Amino acid sequence: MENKEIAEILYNVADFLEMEDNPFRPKAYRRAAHTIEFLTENISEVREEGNLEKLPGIGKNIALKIEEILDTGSLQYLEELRKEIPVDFDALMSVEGLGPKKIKHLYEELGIKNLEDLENQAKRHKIRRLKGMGEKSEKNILENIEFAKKHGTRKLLGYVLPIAQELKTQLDELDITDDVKIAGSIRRRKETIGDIDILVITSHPQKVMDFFITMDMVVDVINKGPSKSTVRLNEGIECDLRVFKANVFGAALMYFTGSKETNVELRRIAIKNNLKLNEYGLFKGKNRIAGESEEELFHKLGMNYIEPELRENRGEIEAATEKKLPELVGYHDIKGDLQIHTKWSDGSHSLEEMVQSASQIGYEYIALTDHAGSLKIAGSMDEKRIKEQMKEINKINNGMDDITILNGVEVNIGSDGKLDVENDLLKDLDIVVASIHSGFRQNEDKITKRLITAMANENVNIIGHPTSRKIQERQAYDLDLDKIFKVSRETNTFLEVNSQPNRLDLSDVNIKKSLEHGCKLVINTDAHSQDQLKYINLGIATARRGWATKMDIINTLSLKKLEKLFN
DNA sequence: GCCGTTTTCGGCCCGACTGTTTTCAGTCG
Repeated sequence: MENKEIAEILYNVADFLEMEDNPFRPKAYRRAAHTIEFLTENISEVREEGNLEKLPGIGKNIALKIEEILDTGSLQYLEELRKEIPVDFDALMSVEGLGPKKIKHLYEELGIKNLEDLENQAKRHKIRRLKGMGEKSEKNILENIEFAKKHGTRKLLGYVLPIAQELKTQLDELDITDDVKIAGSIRRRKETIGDIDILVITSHPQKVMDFFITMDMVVDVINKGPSKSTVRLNEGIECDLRVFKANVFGAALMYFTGSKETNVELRRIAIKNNLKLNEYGLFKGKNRIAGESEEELFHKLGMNYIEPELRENRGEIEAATEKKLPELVGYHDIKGDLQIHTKWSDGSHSLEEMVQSASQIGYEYIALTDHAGSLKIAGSMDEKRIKEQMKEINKINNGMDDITILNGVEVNIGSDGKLDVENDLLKDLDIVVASIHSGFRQNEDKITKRLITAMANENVNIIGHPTSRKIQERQAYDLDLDKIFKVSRETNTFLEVNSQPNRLDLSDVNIKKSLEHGCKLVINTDAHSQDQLKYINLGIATARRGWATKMDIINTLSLKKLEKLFN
């Protein structure tokens, strides 16, 4: 059983416990779930070593529950909680303004279990009669159900980021704003985003709020106060804006960037040192001892600065305290993109156009890796076309002096691990990316063997999108990642961090795990058009979230060093 | 339910905003 599945069960327990009076029990379960979710070792191994209770937030009781889940695949305690209050908790929680207490109240008084029940009872005006509810609550529920149904899930970072940047631009243009920052999970570059958080420094808070809630992109105002407002945007996403004065900028940014878990941990550390941390600063008694910059706040808390991408309370606070944080790969460190498609297969721009865009970015080299092989996917090139494209690329290379084009292909890995292009041809290419595009349902053993067979082929340099997950669409296939990482090292085959917004594969957690195995990675866009080349920033962000340094990423190397690595 | 370099019991992050209230609980991040 995967760590993630066990964490999921404990999160579910926490959800149900939220409906009860003691607020600390759900917190305890949530903390334990978070620990397991981001553990890089397998939880069953930790258990075999008898170390469950050494993990943060896991004590005797929860350790027993984890053992039960590992042994039986389920948790009796959760089944009992579900029986007691049999509600579709996630669905009801997605309605703005409904929380655990109200959900419980609605179930006990009106038997509401799901969105359908909720809508029915609201329409029949049953809700306004409940204690603590009124006409307005009922009206809000009806409005918010609509939104929850339409835009229930989180959205891809690649989709939300440009929207947030547009908001920032418009707010930046105002005379009354001194600074505007995108904070929250976008600043941390999390792969999916729940809402947009914007922080404004101003000495005219009221005017900024008035402007904000009447912006063209705003379709609905959820709440509005003197320092904080929440709106809905026409793109189906919510946006929070908070205003602060310049002297608390660092504390505000730190608080508003999160993550929530990181904030809680930092505030706990503050308390331990007889200090108090909030969005207005770090306080000793009534005196503010830091607050203008994040750097000084971290410093006063006794630790090094933590990059936003790392702030998930996954060990970065301990590392920062011991001054052992890695120096993350930078957004300008990538010297070339090693998976790019053109019109020769399923791309929408010509070879020349893609080269021109890459050159404008300032890359030292790129690899053109159109689909190749017998497979009909994506207009794959056959042997004859591959040879023709080679000649074209040679011609272009001879006419360019600022950028070198590596001649590559992306080949498909068959269900038996074999590639559908002959080795005789592959060995003449500069670079071969091998990826799985079908047959995802094979069991763990088979898929793992399939990838290992491909990696053992000495012509293969890179495994493209190694787990083939698609965020919110398709789970990663079952894979023995420990084995894959080991073979990756042994065969000098590099695993890709694919930058497509819905892939980001390897994921942050798997990147961290691979680095602990000593793997080296490559960050590619898999671009199918000129504008997709900019997705490289999403890949870099994901690598940073996985604690990757420049040394861990092969396409930060000069061309000379890279070619040496491939031979 | 977890945890401890003041504690094995008594804490557990902190503040803004709303709606339904007459001082606050619930929600949100």
